Amino acid sequence: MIEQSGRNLNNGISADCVIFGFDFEKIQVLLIERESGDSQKPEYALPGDLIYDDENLDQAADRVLKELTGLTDIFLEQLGAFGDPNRLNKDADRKWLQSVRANPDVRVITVAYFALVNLRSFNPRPSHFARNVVWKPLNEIKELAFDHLDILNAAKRRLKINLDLRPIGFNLLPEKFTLTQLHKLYEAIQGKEIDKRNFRRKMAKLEIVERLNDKQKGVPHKPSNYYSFNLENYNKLVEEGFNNFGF
Amino acid sequence: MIEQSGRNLNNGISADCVIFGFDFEKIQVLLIERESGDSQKPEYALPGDLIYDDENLDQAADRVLKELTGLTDIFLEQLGAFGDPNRLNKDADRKWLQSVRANPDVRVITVAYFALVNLRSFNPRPSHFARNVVWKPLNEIKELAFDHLDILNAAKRRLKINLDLRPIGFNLLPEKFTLTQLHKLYEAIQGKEIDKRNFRRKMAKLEIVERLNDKQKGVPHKPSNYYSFNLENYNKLVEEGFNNFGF
DNA sequence: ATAACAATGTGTCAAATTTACACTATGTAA
DNA sequence: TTACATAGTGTAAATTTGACACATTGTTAT
Repeated sequence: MIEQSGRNLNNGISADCVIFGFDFEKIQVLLIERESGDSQKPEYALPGDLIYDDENLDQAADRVLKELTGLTDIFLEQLGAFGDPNRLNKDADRKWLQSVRANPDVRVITVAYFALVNLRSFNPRPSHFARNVVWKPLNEIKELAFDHLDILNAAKRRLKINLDLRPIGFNLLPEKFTLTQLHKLYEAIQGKEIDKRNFRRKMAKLEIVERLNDKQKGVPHKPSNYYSFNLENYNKLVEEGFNNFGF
Repeated sequence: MIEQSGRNLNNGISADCVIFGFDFEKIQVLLIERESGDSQKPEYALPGDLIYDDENLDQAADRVLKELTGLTDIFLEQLGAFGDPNRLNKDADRKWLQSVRANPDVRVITVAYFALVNLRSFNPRPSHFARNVVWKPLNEIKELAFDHLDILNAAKRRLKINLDLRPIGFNLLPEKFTLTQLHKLYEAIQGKEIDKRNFRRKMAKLEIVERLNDKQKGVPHKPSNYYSFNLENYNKLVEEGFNNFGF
């Protein structure tokens, strides 16, 4: 155990965060570029770090995310625990651990969290051991530190499932949004096309979006109406029965 | 760290198992009755124990379940990590920990697993620090050690969701089963009645059960036909689109 | 052998939902 | 005023759901 700001770091448990961001085009993932001893090609990892012994897991995830990327007030959902004994065994990973951890060889279990946010409403800033923070398109991520690729894949699967269970999409839309934006979001997560009229019909029936008296301005085409999210009806829906958001 | 059979126990991480059993009537949960210093009323807990540093989390869960209850070959699915700093703070829990653990005061994170099994095909036998192993009706469980009630509730929620995503029920049915058994299983998990004809119609359409040339014998009424589970079609369904098992 | 019993197994119709599909509307910019 | 670009809208057929009641088949008791 090392002392730091009067708290005990737990050397055996870390929290990692998968933050999906959506820009109305494609889904991106928030990664940190870590300080590698020899600055070859950058090494990317999910934002994550050891937890303190006096914080619970949810708190730890919030804190770690904030410390590394500056992001706060993101609703993180737990994805699960990952912890193969050899998950830290890549060469570059070991070297890096030796540079930042007091006990680099201890076995570490990580508890992964994930969230889906509106890419535009967050401005990540690197700090702590993150040299840089970047949004990377989900489809272009082929390699990550540790077992982070496994974690990312688990998060992808969970994201898709969640979309069916509740209209998670709203986490990530601005206060007011257009139906086209919402539509594109669903398509991006499901990875398939959804008929525009059918999509709108369904959203109308669910009654979780409300038409505002407000339109887009300055677009070189018919302006889109803005909508907002009806939290009350949303909660009612989630209570009653999930299983109703499929296309 | 304490040495035991040449392996390092990880004092900060445990695995707990929620085993749901179904007897075609109601859902029960496998609990261990633990050795409490003074034998007052029995204290129940989920089967769980510390993990070793050289095993992965899934292996640990399998091993712990086996050591405490004798059950093997159960497909355990990870539920998530639980770890409030004060999850071990009940009086009785602390006393008990002091009697069985080398480092009773270390903060422990637990990784919870769950499964749904056919109650009849397993014969749990207590060993290790489990004085006894019992099946307890889910609805009658009001108190458990540590934060195990939280874990149990999370497992209940997950069970319901899983039923919609894939016909998990098959884990827990015998090789050959009757449609009435399957029907009762769905009702038990969903906690509501499902129309018999509608249920059968849906199962028929999904084509994941196959009618066998085999009937019940010796029952004092019309014998039920046996069915078996079509793994191939099942896998196809899970691949394509979930979201199709609702009633 | 016959009747009582107990659970199995089956069909239909109305309502709701899903799917497929193409054109008009509205603002900006040239 | 016209061209452009995206928003926004309806309908008909097919599928799925939900509600509902009675004949069937074996065993057991008389």
